Amino acid sequence: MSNSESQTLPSGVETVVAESDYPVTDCGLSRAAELLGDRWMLLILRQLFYGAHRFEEMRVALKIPKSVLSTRLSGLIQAGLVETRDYRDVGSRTRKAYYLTAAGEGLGLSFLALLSWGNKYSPEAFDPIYPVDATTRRRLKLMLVDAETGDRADLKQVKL
Amino acid sequence: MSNSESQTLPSGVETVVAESDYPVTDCGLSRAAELLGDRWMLLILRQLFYGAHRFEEMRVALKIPKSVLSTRLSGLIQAGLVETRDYRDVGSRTRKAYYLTAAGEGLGLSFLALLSWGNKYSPEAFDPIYPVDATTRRRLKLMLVDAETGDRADLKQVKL
DNA sequence: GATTCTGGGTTTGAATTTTGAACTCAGATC
DNA sequence: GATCTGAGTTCAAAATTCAAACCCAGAATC
Repeated sequence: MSNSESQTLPSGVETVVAESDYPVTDCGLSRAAELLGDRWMLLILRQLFYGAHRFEEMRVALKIPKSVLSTRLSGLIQAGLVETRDYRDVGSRTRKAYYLTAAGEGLGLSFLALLSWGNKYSPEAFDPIYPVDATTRRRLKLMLVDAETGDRADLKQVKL
Repeated sequence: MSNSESQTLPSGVETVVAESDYPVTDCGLSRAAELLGDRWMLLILRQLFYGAHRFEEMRVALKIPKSVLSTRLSGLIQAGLVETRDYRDVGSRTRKAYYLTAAGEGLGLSFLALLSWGNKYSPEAFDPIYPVDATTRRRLKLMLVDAETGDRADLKQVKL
């Protein structure tokens, strides 16, 4: 036993530890973990979703050290979630602003899911904020459905 | 200026920095950021979702230092996402296993969202894994809908 | 009943990251 | 030419993470 790895199975083992009971390499989540697994990334992306696009604006809102904001933004650009666009205020030179790319926008659903989770389960909550449709003003929510028929599905029934 | 805090407003300020252009306190996401904003949390939760419940099992799968796994699990318990249950293997004493609470399970949707994002946008992807219904085997996906009518809604139309 | 084995930790010092403050840079304005 | 500002970079001090060593309790083995 010892190393629990590559022993060509002694064939007399009890309590086999079921090495492959769950998928080890699960794509999406690992990637997300890599990217978002950082104290600031989610917060920075939130700012971008909310329409804060300038360095200083984000720095002040988040009280994040400049050096960290700078490296994180570079990381997001590197990762393809963010791109820069030039802007120019009257009486100022051109500067860079940060915008979400399609891949960045793609995280929107995940953000809504997290937000709704927070609404529901944070113990002594901040007042919940519900997403609504910008034109109809009707409350929106996330639902798990059959990819083709659109029939509602149950989270407990999910298999990967 | 100086401290940017509690100055009882000198009342002659220009360039008000639009404190409230976007919601500053946005409940769910901040809470999620606090919890998941860590290199390991997402990964640990993933293990729990996948049915790894024992300390050693997770430690090996994630190659995480024991000390870190230990503190993170305590954190998750503290936060109410995880609870322990005793188990007992034949020939071993009783030990603790870790299980998701309802609040922990509640993150399931967010995880699916992140997974599906990773599937879609990770550049040279790992092979995507799609969630299916355990009994029907049909592909599932996440959809944004009107909370009451269930009509499909558009992510770009979301307002908070 | 002493010894060993194992899962689930805690402790510890070294390596790494994060932080905040100071410094830089470049164009606009005065 | 001096000054201001947004957007960075640099650097030492503080906080975190890491890996390896150590601890602990009950089962099994001798």
